[in-house]
This record gives sequence, C-alpha cells and structure tokens, in this order.
Amino acid sequence: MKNPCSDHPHTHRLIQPPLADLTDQLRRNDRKITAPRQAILDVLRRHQQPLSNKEIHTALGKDECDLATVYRNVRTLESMRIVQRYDFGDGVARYELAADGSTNHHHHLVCQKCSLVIELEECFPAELEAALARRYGFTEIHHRLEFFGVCAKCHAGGA
Amino acid sequence: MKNPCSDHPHTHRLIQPPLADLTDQLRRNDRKITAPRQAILDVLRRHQQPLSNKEIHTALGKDECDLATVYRNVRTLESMRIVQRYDFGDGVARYELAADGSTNHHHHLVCQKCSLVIELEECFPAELEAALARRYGFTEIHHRLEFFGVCAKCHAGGA
DNA sequence: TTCGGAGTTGCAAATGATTTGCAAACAGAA
DNA sequence: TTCTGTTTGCAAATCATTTGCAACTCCGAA
Repeated sequence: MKNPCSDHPHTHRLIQPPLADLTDQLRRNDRKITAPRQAILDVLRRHQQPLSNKEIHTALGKDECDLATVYRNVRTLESMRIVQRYDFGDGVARYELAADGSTNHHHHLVCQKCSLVIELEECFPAELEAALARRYGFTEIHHRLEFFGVCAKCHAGGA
Repeated sequence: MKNPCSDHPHTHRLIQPPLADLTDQLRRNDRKITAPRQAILDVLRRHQQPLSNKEIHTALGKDECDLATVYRNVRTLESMRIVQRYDFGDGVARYELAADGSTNHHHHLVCQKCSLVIELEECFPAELEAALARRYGFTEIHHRLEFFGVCAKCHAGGA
C-alpha cells in the first residue's frame, strides 16, 4: 500500500463553503442569523481540524460571545447536521463543519502526546453497517471510529 | 450474510477467568489484594457488558466501598490491562474485563434508545493500523470503534 | 506472630466540561 | 415600527471524575 501523497504533511480538504451558504442553511431551518452564529460558523470554516467549544470561543476574539452561547449554538448546528461532532476519548467534544455532500464522514489519527490530528479520508466500516443492520435488526446505524498513537516527532524527541 | 445464532438475544463470551486468576494478576503487579478490588473484579467477571463506574458501585451492594474507590481501582486495573475501557460517546466511561489473550479487543453495537449493547466479535480496523502507521509514521497505533443505532424493539414500539 | 511502612480507603471538597434558569436584548415577519 | 418568539449573557446548577488528607489495612521482614 502506497500513500498517493506521502510527501507533505497534510490534511486535504474540500474547499469550505462560503459563509453565505452556511447562513442559508440556518434560514432554511427557521433559525435566526445572529452575530455569534455567523462568527462561530466562520471560525469553523477557517479551521480544518476538529475544535472544542473552548477553542472556538477563544478563536472568536474574547468578546464576540459567551462560552455558553458557543455550546448552545454548536449543539444546535449539530442537530441541523451543519457541524459534526467527534470524540477523541478525552472528555472534550470537538466539532468540524460537515461538508455539504454525504461524502464528508471521515475519521482521524490522533497523536496522544502532542494532539496532532491527521484527517483520514477513508471511511472503512461504512460497508459493514448494512450487514450489522440486517444481522441484528438495527436501523439508523452509524459509527464512530478514531485511531490513536504517537506521531513520528513525539516518538523521536519529546515535543 | 447470516447470523449463526440469531435465535437468542445474546452476547456470547468466553468463560470468564476465576477470581483467583485475576487477583494473581494484581499480585504480579505488586498491588494489594483488598476487599474492594476483589469485589469489583467479581462484579466485572459476572457481567458480560460494559459497566460504568456508577453501575459497578451499585452492583457492589451499597456499602462495599466508596464510589471514589471504584474510580481509582478501575483506573488502576485499566493501566494494568486487566480491564478495558469503552466509550459510547455519552460522557460516561464503561469497562469490561479484558480477557487473558490478545483476542479480546472488540466493538459494540449500541441502541441509542434503550441502551441495549451487542458485543461484536470482529475487529475490523486492526489490519489497517499497520498501514496507517507506515503511512503517517505513527507508532503504538490503536483505535476505538463503536456502532450505534436503534434496535428492532425500539424501532417497532416504544420501550 | 508481630511490626512498620507503603499502598489503599472514605469522605468531602475541587475540577472541568457542559447545561440551564432567567431576565434583558434581538431578529425578522407583519 | 411593532410585536413576539429566539437568542444571549451571566451566574448558578449538573454530572462525571479527580484529588487532598488523615485513618486504616495488606503483607513482607524481623
């Protein structure tokens, strides 16, 4: 197996949709387009990695809105499927913008020392869901998969 | 694909090791064999499903030991690899006895309505770990994978 | 078998993430 | 512009989990 682009530290990502498209989604869901919401969406739009509520709040420039408002909005956005929650098992929820299509679902490889996050584009277990659904009579099956380890830099030195 | 035993609500599991074998592991790790530890191990031995700290504490008969002691011991047992932690994304850690061999790693299918847990014996992504390690220069790679959905009973009625 | 000290425990208080109550401020339809 | 349901800020409440500390117990050495 060969990585098609092992030559650069990545994280490829589709171009993020313009802010207007995102606020349109709010409008369609009968949600008001407020300053905090636009700011939060804009922060997520500019970051390609999963951000915690606190990180989002910090990235907002301290006085944009209250931390509780970030929590509330991120939760709202999640229920509208505009953002996607990820769980790295450290007791902190992280969020990424969910790209338009259904092609957005993916997984991560997280360094447990320095928290480096690599976005993996493949979604391995998707094909298994149908089999599990049939076998166990479940509906609405989805999954959560993350990989953990120690990155090369941390393994070598200390960083 | 056909389930070899779709006729009974399961959770197959290897016979759990006797309590003595478990306490032996404590001994080997220079840990004292206390009443709370034996009781906790025995509770885990008798349950085939992941239990939260609170559930373990409840199963202990209220006065066996303090909840903080359960937390401390489960954490210790985890670091000794006697128990394995699972994360269903609801902010509560759950634990199962880690069977002796290395064949114990597995995943779950969880009903999001009634919390029914089905133990899946396959470990799908294991083979991918080596590839990811090579591709991204990571070491000590492991993963966390759980499936969620709605079980047949909940999908039908309400329960 | 006793003794001593490190490892453990109970209890209460501290943490940290996340949620919530409530009154004031606001967005957007009429 | 007005009105009304949303949304926000702030502080307090929750919840899972951790921790400080003094009392207690396991277990190897004497």
